[in-house]
Amino acid sequence: MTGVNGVRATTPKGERAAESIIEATVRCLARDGYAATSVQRIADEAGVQKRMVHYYFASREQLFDAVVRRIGDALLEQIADAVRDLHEPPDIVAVGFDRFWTGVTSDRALLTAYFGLVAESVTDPRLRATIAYVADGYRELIERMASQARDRGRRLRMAEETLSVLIIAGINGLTLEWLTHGDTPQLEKAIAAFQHWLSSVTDG
Amino acid sequence: MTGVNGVRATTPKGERAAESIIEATVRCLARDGYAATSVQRIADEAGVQKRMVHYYFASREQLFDAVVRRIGDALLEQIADAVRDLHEPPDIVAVGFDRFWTGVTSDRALLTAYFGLVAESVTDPRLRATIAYVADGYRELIERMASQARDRGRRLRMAEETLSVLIIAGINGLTLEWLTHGDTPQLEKAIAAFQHWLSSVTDG
Amino acid sequence: MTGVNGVRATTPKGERAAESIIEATVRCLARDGYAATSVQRIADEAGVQKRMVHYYFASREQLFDAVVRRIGDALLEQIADAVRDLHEPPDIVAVGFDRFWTGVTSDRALLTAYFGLVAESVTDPRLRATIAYVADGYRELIERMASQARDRGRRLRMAEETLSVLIIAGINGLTLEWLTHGDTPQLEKAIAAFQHWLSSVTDG
Amino acid sequence: MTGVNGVRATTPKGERAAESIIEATVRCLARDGYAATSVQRIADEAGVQKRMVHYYFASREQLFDAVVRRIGDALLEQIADAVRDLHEPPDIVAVGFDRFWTGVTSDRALLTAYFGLVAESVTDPRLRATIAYVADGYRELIERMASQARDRGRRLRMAEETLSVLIIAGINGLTLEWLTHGDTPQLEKAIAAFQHWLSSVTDG
DNA sequence: CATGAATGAGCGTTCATTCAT
DNA sequence: TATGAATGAACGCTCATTCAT
Repeated sequence: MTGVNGVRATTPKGERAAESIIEATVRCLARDGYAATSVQRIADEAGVQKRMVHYYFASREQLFDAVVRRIGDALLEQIADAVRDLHEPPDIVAVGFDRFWTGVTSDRALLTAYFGLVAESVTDPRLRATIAYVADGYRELIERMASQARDRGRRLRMAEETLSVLIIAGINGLTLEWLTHGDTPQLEKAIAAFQHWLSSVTDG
Repeated sequence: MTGVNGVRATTPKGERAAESIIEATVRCLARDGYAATSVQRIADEAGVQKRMVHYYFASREQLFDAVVRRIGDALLEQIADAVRDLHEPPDIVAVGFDRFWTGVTSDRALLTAYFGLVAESVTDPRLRATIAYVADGYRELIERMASQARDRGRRLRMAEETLSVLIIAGINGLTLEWLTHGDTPQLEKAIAAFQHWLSSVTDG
Repeated sequence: MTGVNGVRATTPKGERAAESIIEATVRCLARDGYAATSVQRIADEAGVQKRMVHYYFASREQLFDAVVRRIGDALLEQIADAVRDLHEPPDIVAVGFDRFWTGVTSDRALLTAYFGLVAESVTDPRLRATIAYVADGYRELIERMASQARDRGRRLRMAEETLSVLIIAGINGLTLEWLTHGDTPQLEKAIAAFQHWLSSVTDG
Repeated sequence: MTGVNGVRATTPKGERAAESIIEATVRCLARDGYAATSVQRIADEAGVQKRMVHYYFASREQLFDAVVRRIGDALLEQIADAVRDLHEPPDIVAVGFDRFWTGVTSDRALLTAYFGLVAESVTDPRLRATIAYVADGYRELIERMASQARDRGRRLRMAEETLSVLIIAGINGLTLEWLTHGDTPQLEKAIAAFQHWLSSVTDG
């Protein structure tokens, strides 16, 4: 197996094939969970031979690696898109968070798959590195936004690092709630309260 | 197979055997994750024949069912212990939460196993019911505590249901952070901020 | 998998099943060679499910381990039988060697299988230990016979260890010739010359 | 596929590539054994694409064919070199054999690979023909040398064919001993005894 | 109360080889 | 001259579970 990270992707045609396998994996993870997402099911979902999965990805592990990066990048882009044209912290918290939440909950499969991989990474050291790479991306993004808020004259009521931990924990917790219970009035109110807390942290 | 819930009711000796299998399962879940926790590994960990696992538990699923209940009860007891002698909301938030967090993070295996099962339940309908039973126990407990606070003259700044969602989301998020990153200064500060927010919600 | 050396053999019935698998393996090795002796073929040859091979032997490697011991013991017994009632070195060399050669070449499969495993052991460290255990049995037997000859007043024209190396090398070489070319007049004469040399080494 | 024996006849550059594949195969055979020497491993070892192996050799079998010839030629050349300037039988036995043994044991990989192929040929009819071709080359060479000795007035104490069988069996047996146990004092003495016997056979 | 025997399906992975450029 | 894409079969092994005692 040549190629970077055990992923073989050379010609456009090959890249498309590898792509469709990654997407099929996301669907399987969302539908069946990590434990039940076998190479055979992925192949069936992608409509290719099981053998082809191993042709493009040296191992199941490396396939999941690619999937994590794919999902992570999608989520990060989601955030970036949500706040792209917003500069005032109140807007970011209010408008940006709404956009982010709407975007992220519009693709349940993506979120379910990602959460399954995060949970698996707790006990699987091979996934941990990749998950960490994505999580660090989040952290940096949030801290950069906090830093920009401070530059704009806002007083933060806690250190950037503490804030980012709280935001990530909050989002993760609310996401888990959403995944397990779906959209409920309580969750909607809880999100509003979370946003309110967020804006109070970055007040003037 | 007789017995309730597919669990064979037996003599004291048999109960001890079933007990040791449940504990072995928790250790396996914590060490290997849900996907890699097979009946064989559980048997090896418990030091019994694989056949015995099926002797005591009609199926893998029912074993996990028993495990979820076991862990859930332990966690609930953890909370109950933490707040047993506390009646004033400020104490509950300050002292009680500290006790709870210390207790819960003293058994990493338990928490890891539980989190793995929660994540799996997102995609596995067979686990969902049992997990829901435990989660509802949490919710009830929290709402009862909130209700008691209100009875004591405290004003809650949100509905009990909203509050319980936020608390559970917060705890889940912070727990995930702890599981993936361990004890860090940022996490410590984040927990303090979470407690601060909690107490502000139940102010006088 | 319990049991010694990864071999599960408990009840008489189970022992018979394990036995038949070992014998089927010998036949496969003799017919197809080491490389082509897959677990599937062994199971087919034994008339059992592939799964049963793994039920009785923890791994392909441990099955071969058992096979090597089995063949080695059979060959050693062959020699012991051949010289049991012979005490004079000339008899041992003349009558005993004939008996041994006749016996050993009466079961081509056994010899072919053993030779295949010996050859494989050159490059496979996992087989080496077991093969060495058998080869050492040979060596000891030969040196004991040489020692007895000396006790009976025979002068050996070389050290026991040197003699055993030469005898084993000779037998291995002649066996390989027999396996590749079968019974030929030249081989017959060569064996006679080898015996002649053997007797000259232990002359009076 | 054009070319003789399934080997693609090409330009100098192509020949060099085919060459490096053959050499890589020898290294694989010596390191991993016949069973574990797959086309993929050969390609990895040679640093080329797996596809290229099939580009130069129509099939795995034909590649091994080429390898056997290559090794056989090298070994034959070894003998020829060893006795090139020697004409008296005592010299051939003493000096020539020493040279041959030194030469042959200087390339363990070559010998290991060859022995693995010989062993495999016992059960693999496809390899048998090629191995026979090489073995016959040995036989002829030895018989020619014996014949020359006779021409020089030596009396041989056995027929050329018998002698060649004994010599080949002896060399094979001693080689196997060397491959499995390495250089030991006993082997050294055994070789000396073999040489002594050899010279006694061709006495004056 | 406990265990050995047995099962069929599935696991991730590798095999030698062919097709199409 | 060389390579990427693709294949179907087989590999050793593990899965949760049932039968029979």
